[in-house]
Amino acid sequence: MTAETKPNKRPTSFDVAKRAGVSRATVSHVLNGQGSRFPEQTQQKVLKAAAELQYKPSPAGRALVTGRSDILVVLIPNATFGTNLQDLVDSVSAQAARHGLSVVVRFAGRDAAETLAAILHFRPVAVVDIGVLSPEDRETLEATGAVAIPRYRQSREPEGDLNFLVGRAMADELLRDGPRRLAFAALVDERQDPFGPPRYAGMKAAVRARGLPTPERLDIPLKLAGAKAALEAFAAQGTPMGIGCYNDDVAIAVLAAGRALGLKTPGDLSVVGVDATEVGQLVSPRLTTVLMQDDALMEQIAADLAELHQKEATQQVHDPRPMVRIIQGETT
Amino acid sequence: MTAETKPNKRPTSFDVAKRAGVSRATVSHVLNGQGSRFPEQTQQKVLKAAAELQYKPSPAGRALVTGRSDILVVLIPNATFGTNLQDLVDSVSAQAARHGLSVVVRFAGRDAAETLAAILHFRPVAVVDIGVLSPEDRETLEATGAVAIPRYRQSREPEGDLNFLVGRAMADELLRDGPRRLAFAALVDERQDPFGPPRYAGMKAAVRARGLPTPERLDIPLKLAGAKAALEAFAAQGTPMGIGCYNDDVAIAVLAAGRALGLKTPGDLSVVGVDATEVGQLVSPRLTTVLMQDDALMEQIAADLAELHQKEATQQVHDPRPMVRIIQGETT
DNA sequence: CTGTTAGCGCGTTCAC
DNA sequence: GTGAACGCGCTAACAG
Repeated sequence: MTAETKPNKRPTSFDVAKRAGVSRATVSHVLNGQGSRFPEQTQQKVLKAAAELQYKPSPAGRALVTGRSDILVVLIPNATFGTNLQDLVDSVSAQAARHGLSVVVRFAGRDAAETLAAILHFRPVAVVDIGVLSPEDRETLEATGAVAIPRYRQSREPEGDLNFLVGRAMADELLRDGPRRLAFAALVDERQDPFGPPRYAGMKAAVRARGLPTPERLDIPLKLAGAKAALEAFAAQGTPMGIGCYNDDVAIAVLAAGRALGLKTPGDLSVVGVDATEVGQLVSPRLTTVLMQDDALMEQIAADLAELHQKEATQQVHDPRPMVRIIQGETT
Repeated sequence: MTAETKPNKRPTSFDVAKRAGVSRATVSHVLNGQGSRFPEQTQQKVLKAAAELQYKPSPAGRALVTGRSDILVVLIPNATFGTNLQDLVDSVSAQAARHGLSVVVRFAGRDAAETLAAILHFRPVAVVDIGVLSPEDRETLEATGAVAIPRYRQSREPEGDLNFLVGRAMADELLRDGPRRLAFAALVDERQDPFGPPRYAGMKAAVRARGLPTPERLDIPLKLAGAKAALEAFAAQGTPMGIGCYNDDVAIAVLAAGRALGLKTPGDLSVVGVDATEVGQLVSPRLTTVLMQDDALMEQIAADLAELHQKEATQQVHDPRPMVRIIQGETT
């Protein structure tokens, strides 16, 4: 045994220094690439020693001195965790790993303040936020030195908001074959949901632009009885009607309710979902749904992530207009 | 201004000490409840100062000295994140909060070693593991001082494993009205899945117990074309057949494939899903599905969580046999 | 009994 | 290339 003196204890920079025959300061400099034009000789010694010891710097020690952890928080709206967001998490995780960051997934709770507090507690390097945080929250966050990603939020005009476009696309599709009475079917879930309102707004805008009456908002639970009751009230006002749904699951609930009420689809009741989930394409009738191509968002996130370490202020990502696409099914 | 001398900087124990007119040691003692029979007087001063300053001890500083973070990791199999697991996460989060712990959700990656490394990096207090970690992984984990929860894993005989029972229940239900050719429809997903094998094993055991031929394993993708192809091969061997599915989504895919092949359900093709998802009960035909009542698991987790701080070795949770229940739908 | 001093744990960084 | 101090909280040892 040469230096394996301390059993079952993670090696510290001191151990590496000892083994390489240098000081801890040197170890730190070499390992951080930073400010180091040490002789090739020395660098190798340090690197070798670190590798042999499987040295991993202590996150706690580092956090203590930098005032910041190596954590990247991904904040997810609680209500919606489908394939889409899972892909986003995977993608972010891969990128973060390249920067040596740890990804922490956090579901937004009912209490926004509590959620924010929990995040701040991590002292994260950055927070990927898909619409959960309010502008004030973001400010609070950035005041602590954390970066809020994507940098430029659903800014400017509503047309820049992907979810607004989703709502508009739903309305357009539902009105394709002539005017109908429209409604937006929101998700009834105790947890908060940031996506519903802009989608509803998009529908309203599109409908108003055609001079039709404002669509109302329906709360559709994911249970047959409740969904049926909710739809029945709306159906009582006459057919044909069209319902833009919060997502494919809600759309499936609306269809089930429609069947139970004896409504014909798409004759009496046409329906559009959102997300193009696999299940939506497997049920009968196959859903017409809106596919969000949030390439712009993903690119922006990737760019912001990349910018995290190389301080060069990245130019704003080219803005390939957020796009939505209708997947034609059998429900419109 | 009295003591607001340092702007935008979190107060440290030093600040509290100064404000309370005591030493940092006293602050630490009082705030940790531990070993402190200081006069009521002093305690109040410290508490008051801490409250006024909104003092929150630095996780990094604490981690440095304790060698352990205040993080509780919840490890989730990547393939499956439905309402069930979400509830589990919520429940664990609530409990953890009571212990002053931060919950970190982690999706198991393709690479087990990498996943484990990522977890170890947090130096967590404990890891809630629903079946992702191998026994060796758990040992590695506990060697670092972390607690693997639930403490007692799907031990002993297979009958103790909830997922095994799920498989058996599926087989029983599918064979209720007489013998059929059975198969297990696994999830085709690049990510790993710890639940499939025990479910399949449960089916096989139940089928063998009746002297019927061993069910084969089908890989059913969540796309119509692929699912149809996979089912067609199996259907070629004759009807009636019964398929136990990995979950409700797969069951919906099987049903879609069956429709496309002109099979009658439940006549030619009967199907059972797992999870009793809302969507499964909204599609037509309504799914027969297996509801897992993992009360035992949840209780064990809760107990282990509670035990985390109060060192009293908790007695083993009473073992209310894991239970599964069939929800009768229209597919069997 | 009440409270303090001092030093540890780990990595970083300024100044020499 | 190094010594020394820092950041923050914990706790053993010790003094009033």
